[in-house]
Formats: sequence, C-alpha cells, structure tokens
Amino acid sequence: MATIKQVAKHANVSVATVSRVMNKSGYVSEEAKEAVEQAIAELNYAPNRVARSLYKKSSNLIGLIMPDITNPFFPQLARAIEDVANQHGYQVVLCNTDEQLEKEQTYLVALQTMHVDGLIITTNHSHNPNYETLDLPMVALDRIVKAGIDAVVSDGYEGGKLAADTLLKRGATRLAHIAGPDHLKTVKRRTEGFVEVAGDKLVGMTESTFTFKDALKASQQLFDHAWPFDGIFAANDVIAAAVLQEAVRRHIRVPEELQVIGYDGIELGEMTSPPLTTIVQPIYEMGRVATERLLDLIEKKDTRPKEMLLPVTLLERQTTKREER
Amino acid sequence: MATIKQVAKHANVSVATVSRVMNKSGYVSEEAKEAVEQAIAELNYAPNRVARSLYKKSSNLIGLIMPDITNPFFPQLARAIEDVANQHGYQVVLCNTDEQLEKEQTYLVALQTMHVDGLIITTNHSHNPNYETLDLPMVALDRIVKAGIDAVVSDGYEGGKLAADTLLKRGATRLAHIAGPDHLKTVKRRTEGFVEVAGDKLVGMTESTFTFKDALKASQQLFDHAWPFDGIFAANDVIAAAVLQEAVRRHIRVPEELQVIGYDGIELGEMTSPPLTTIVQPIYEMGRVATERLLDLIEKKDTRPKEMLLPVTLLERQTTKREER
DNA sequence: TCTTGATATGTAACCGGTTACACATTAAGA
DNA sequence: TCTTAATGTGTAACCGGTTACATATCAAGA
Repeated sequence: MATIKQVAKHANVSVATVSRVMNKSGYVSEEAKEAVEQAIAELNYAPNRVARSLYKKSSNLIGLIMPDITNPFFPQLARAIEDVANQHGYQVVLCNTDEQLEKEQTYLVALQTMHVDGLIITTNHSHNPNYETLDLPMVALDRIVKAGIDAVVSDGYEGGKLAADTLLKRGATRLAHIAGPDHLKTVKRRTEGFVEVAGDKLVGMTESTFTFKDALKASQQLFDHAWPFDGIFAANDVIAAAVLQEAVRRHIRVPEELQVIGYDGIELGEMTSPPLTTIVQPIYEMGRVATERLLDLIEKKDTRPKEMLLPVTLLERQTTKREER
Repeated sequence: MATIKQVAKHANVSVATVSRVMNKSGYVSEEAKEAVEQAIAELNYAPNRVARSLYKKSSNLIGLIMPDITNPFFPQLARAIEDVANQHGYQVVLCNTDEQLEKEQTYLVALQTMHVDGLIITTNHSHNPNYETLDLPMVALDRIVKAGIDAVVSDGYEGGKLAADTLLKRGATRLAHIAGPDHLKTVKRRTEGFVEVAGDKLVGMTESTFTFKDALKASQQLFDHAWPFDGIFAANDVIAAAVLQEAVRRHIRVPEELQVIGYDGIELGEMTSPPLTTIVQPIYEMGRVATERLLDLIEKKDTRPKEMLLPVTLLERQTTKREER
C-alpha cells in the first residue's frame, strides 16, 4: 500500500497538499489538485485509516453488542445496522455477549481502546455499571438500558393488545399466553397489553425463554394444565412455532380449534405449517432508525436523549381465522 | 483514557519501561515492574490499540465477508468465528455483500486500509479478481474461491449420497430433488452425490435459490409436474421447509406418503411440523476450524494452502420413517 | 505606491504506542 | 584487578496521517 509521502513525491508536492486535496480542506490550486489526483490514481492510493484514527481519535467503527446473533431476531437487526453504517462510511464490529456481564466488560474495553465512535446495545442489564461510566455515543435497541440513553423500541404494549383484540374478534373465547423472560422490559409490555385486553377471558398463562427447547416444554405444560383454550398469544415467533408443533403433535387443528399469534415477524413465521399469524415489529426499520440516530449523535447533531417508539402491525397468515364481515 | 506517558510519569519511569512491562519484552527490574503495574491499575490504563496498530501494522481485527447474515445458515458461522476470534484477542468486522462484486470491492479496500489481519470469505466468485491481488491471510468458508486459498467445507458429496441412501433404505422408490443455485460448487456436490446414488429411482428434479419464496415456487412446480414421488431431498433446510409446507397444503402425509430430507442442520429444522430429518453440516465447527486456521496463517504457523473437508451426519427427526430392523 | 486579505504551499509538531540504540551498572570469570 | 556479558533504563525515531503555523505571491483598494 502506498503512503501519503509517496503520493506527495510522485505529484511533486508536500504531504500537506495531498492531505488537503483528499479532505477538500484549505486552499489548493487547480494544478496541484490534478497532479495529486493523478498520483493517487496511478499509485492506487487509499489513506491509512489507522493513522487517521490516531490523530482524529475517531475510527469510523461502531460496536454492535448483542446477546447472540444466532437468535433469529438479531440477524435482521445486524443487517440493518450494517447497511446504514456502511452507507455512511462506517464499519461494524460484532460482539456476542450471551448476556454475560463479564464478556460485555471485556468487549467494552476492547471497543474503547480501538476508539469506536459509538455503540449499539441490544442487551438487558438496566443496572449495568459498565455503561454508566462510558463516555461514548450509544443507543439501545429493543432494550431500555436506563434513562439518559437513547432507545429504539417497538410498541410492545400495543402489540399485546392487538394480539388479544384480534383473537377475540376472530371468535376466540378462552385465551392463553406464553410470556417471555421476565427481565426483558420490552417483552413484558407485550404481556401487559395482552392481559389488559384479554381480561377474564384469559384461562392459562406460563413463561418461557426464547430457545425452542424451552418453548416446547412450556407449551406442553400449558396444554397439559390449561387446555382447552381456543386462542393463544406467544411472546415471540419461536415460542409460537413451538406451540404450533405441539398442537400438531396433539392433533389439534389450527386455526379451527386453536388460533395462534406470534410476535416479531421473523422469517421463520413464513415457514411453519400453517404459516404463522404474527405481530410484526419493524425489525429492519428499528435497526435503521437506531443507526441513523447513533450517527447523528456521533456527529453531534442532537444530544437530547430520547426514546423512539415504533408501531407494530398485524400480519395475518393462516393460524388465525378469516375475519367475518 | 490514560496514555502511556501518564502511566510512565506516575510510575517514575520512561515510556519504554512501561511498554516493556506491558509486553513482557526486554529487561525490567522487579521494582520497576511493580511500580508500573500499580500505576496501570490506579489510572485504569489500557493501551491504545490504534497507536499500536499503526506501528505494528496489525490491528487484531479480522474481516468477515458474507452474502447476507439474514440467511439462517450464516449466523451460526458468524457466531463461531466471533467466539474463536475473541478468545484470541481479535475482533471481527461484519460485511454483508449480497454477493455484489462492487460492495465486496468497497469492503475490501475499507478492510485493507484499516489493516485487518485476515479475512474469512463466505462468498462465491471463484473468478473474483478482488482477491487475487490481495496480500492478506484469508480462508474461504463453505465456498471454494480458488486453488491457493485455504478452504473449509463440509462433504456435500457424501451428504448427498447419504440422503439418497437413507431415503432408499427407508423404503422410498421414487425420488425427487430440489437443487440449490447452480453457481455454488459446494451445493452442487450435494446434488451430484444424491443423483449418483439415486440412479434411475430419480423421477423429478428442479432448482431453487435459498429464499423461502423461491423454494415454495419450486416445490409447487415439482409437485405439479413430478408427483407422485415418495422421497425428496432438498439442497438445504429452507427449501425442505418449503417442501414440507407445500406437502401439508396438499394434504400429503409426511413421512407416511412422502419422506423429506433437508441439508444444513440449522435450528429451523427443529421447528417445522413435523421436525425435519436433515443432513447436518457441523456449522459451528466449520466456523471454528476456519478461524483457527486463519489465526495460524496470521501468525505464520503454516502457509501451505489446504482444503479442509469436514464430515456430515444424518439427523433423523420425523420426516423420514423409522428404519425397519 | 503601499497595504491588506485571499490564495497557495511547505515544514514540523502531534496522535500514542513500539523499539533500536546508547549508556549505565553489576556480577561472573580470567 | 580487568574483561566481558547480562541486566536495566532512557532518548528519540518511527508508523502514516492531520493541521497549526510560517511564509510567499498576487490582486484589489486606498
């Protein structure tokens, strides 16, 4: 790789002039500019970002901290973040923390010492001391870390209500629910919204993590103890897929005997049999908004922290009945 | 963040001494060592990786180039890579190229100018001129870029044979197949293996991309034109899920009337109804091996290029019949 | 003609590490 | 006692950019 010195020599100017034409800063004569541009082209020169970072104290890198990219909700988020970052000349560093504070801490110092310009956090520890001392632009995604940190979340409460409402409208009279992990505020809201609208129609409820195995166990337990119910809302699509599988195993017909609604809108819902009706979070959009916000923060366009609440929608596939009109 | 100078002053030594104790290089007295260590602790010092990179021309960063993290095969790979990299003090930069040469090229210069130490490539252009001129350690994963570049792949040929063999053993007599995209060599091998063993039992075959929508179309077409068949092998699990969904829609009983085998062993296969029998690639293992190999390359432990072929296994779930004994 | 501000360009300091080199000091061996 | 090698430490150059500052030229306005 050529250096700026070589370019300068090649174009018969000083390094300062080369730097000026690259950054379009200061005064440069047309003549010099052309010479430099030609030299750059001829030497196939691209400036060393490490050197630039050192002086500028900015790396055009953003850190993406998530529990586990393997969880099917996150890839879309990561994709959106990467897309937007890339469009603005940033790269993203991927960090899987498994929600372990220690891993998180390790990543945080690594990220800091490499001078990332900002952080997107998809993690849960609202009390996490790691972030408090951190003087870095950051935005929380799908999680609420603490007041004072920007957050982008979708409207889980409305989503929960929408799920209950839909089930009721489609003629369900005995509702069940599988909630997500208790420590996730954004997930809890779904349950709250659902319970609120379900009222005394709610006949069974349990809780599960977001792994399929756990979800399957929870489903079995629910079917064993709370059956019969004719409408069920799962806190996410993975859990809904487990419910579906368990229903098939028990020869319960979906949606005739049991209507099922999931939450998230991940691709998985399209692939189940029958395809899953679900409350769609605008996942890609959330990633996009969060990244754009972070970029604004980095460029100091706006520093008042705020929470962005994105709307959810119902996607009717085939685990709910057609609405009668 | 403290700098090495501050640490040096605090410990009453020179920066060289501080550097020496941090890197355990050269001679340092016990006394000086303790003073420095205490200063580091008190100032909460961590060396600036950017500065270190500039001098060392090595960033402890590795670039991960993949088509689309949203494709359910890749997150596990990414996870493995990230895990191993992290264990060795490296971070990974995520790049989604959508298989577009232009994006790839952009990433490549970005990655080079930030002095990544190596590349893991999960992409397809065997003729890709971008990589030829690149003087960087790299390993191709699940893809064969060209001779001379290390590659880690699973044994698709054996996998295809295993699928046909299994179907035949379980009593299928009329076989069908949906192949993957033609330009993926590693995927083509699955088809070759399958066709070889299926022989004249093969009654229908078509091709599909790895998106669910396309797979659904391909399935429908196959059912329309080649039915009846009683065993089908799909080039990956997403396609198999589509076949399954279409079979359910047509009230074809699986596995009684039709046995289905997928390929990959992604989590999705666990979530379909019924759960999918599939040929499992050791995905995480592949990511691990590739990354360890890359790290060896970076540290110049071994430079002879080689291709690593990992074995696949059959995972029997419920879309195939139990073997009669 | 003289002053002044806009234009143009180069030199060198700086960012925060690493390390070559010079220079002590000390201990072991002759 | 004199060499010599091992040990210990500091100074400064270096990595490849950016930019403050000094300097020079030139045209416009007084």
